[in-house]
Amino acid sequence: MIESLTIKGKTYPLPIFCPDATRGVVKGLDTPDLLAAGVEGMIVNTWHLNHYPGRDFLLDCGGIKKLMGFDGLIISDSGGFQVHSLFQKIPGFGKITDRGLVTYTGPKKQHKIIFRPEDSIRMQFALGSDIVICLDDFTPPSATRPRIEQSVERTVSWAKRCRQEYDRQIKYWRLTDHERPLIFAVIQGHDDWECRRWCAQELLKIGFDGYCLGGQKFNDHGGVDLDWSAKNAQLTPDDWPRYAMGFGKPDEIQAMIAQGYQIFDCVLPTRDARHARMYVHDPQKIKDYIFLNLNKSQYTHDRQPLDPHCQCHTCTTTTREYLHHLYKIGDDSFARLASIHNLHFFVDTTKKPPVRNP
RNA sequence: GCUGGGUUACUCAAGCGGUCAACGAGGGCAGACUGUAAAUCUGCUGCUUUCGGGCUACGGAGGUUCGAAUCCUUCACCCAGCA
Repeated sequence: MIESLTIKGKTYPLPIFCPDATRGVVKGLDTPDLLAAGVEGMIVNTWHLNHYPGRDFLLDCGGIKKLMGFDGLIISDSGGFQVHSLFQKIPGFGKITDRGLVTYTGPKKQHKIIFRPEDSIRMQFALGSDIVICLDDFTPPSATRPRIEQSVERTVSWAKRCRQEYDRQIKYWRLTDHERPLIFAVIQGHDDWECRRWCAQELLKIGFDGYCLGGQKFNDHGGVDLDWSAKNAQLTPDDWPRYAMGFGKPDEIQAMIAQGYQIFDCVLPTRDARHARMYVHDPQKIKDYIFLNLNKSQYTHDRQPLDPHCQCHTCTTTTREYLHHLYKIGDDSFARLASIHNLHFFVDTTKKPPVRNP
């Protein structure tokens, strides 16, 4: 089991939960807030930051860590997921071709922008991230076999190009092995194990510093399909770190740690916090956690801390009554206080020793 | 005192003879959220029901009409202008 990751002379204990700072900020939180919540790493999004403020800006300010005033772990997501989440939502916004991600901008959609695998890697060097991710072609859960094949073939071919560009960048910036960021590739193929296995084998042939669980598969109850994630973990050797991209709920993270994943990111703690859905310890101690919906009027006069078993800033300085009030009046501070707690809960959960399945 | 304008569900606010238990917004309630165009989105929101309906409701009271939140009379209150 890999217990830590040393990048650019700094060692990060594993497993690690990294909140999503998609556009260079974990919504509503500043760096001291994040540190207080126990956050040691974050993931930023290359595609969004390339769109704005752009590569020149990031080069000028000396990278995302300087910009954010954060010197922990920074992972940069390649932009592959944006194809799935953005392009599918808005017809005409863009398309995926073998060359890269094509988007159209301007009042009459007259400007064509191609975001190629090479562009993604170059931008990730400009960001100065610690872990660079290859641009991938997300396999949608609804994909049929031809689309799955196209997705894994493109993911492998783009990974090759990313690896080449990465090597070029290492030379260009004259980075030693102690100065270089790591590069991870993403395994796609949804639940088609022939495609998924092929994808993993091809990526292993190219050679990366780590491998990511790409795609999403949920069971009938809306939870992560843990058989699927377990099977995926077996596609790569234990020598290399595994990053479960976009997962999961606290219990799912613990289960996936036991399966051999060490790196996690998920929007749930922060998004749920903004929607008043809080993760708290179960007072009955039956479950690892329960949801507490602070938007409910039952908390109007509840003077307890949000989670009496939590030592975070929010739980030690506020009451449910006050948090409920802040939510009801729509004050910005609610997002901050709620996010601090949920992040603390996720970070804490990730650090707990993994629960082994009997 | 006169002349206009108003009074609609928890609140604001449409409607101006039937398709109105009544548009829309807010609030309230419930649900969703998993590499963030999500501080967002989706329902429900008079009472009752054997889910066919029944009952009570658009300031109060009368009236016209087959039928009224909508038209008429009158009373109450609010607003504006003139005395």
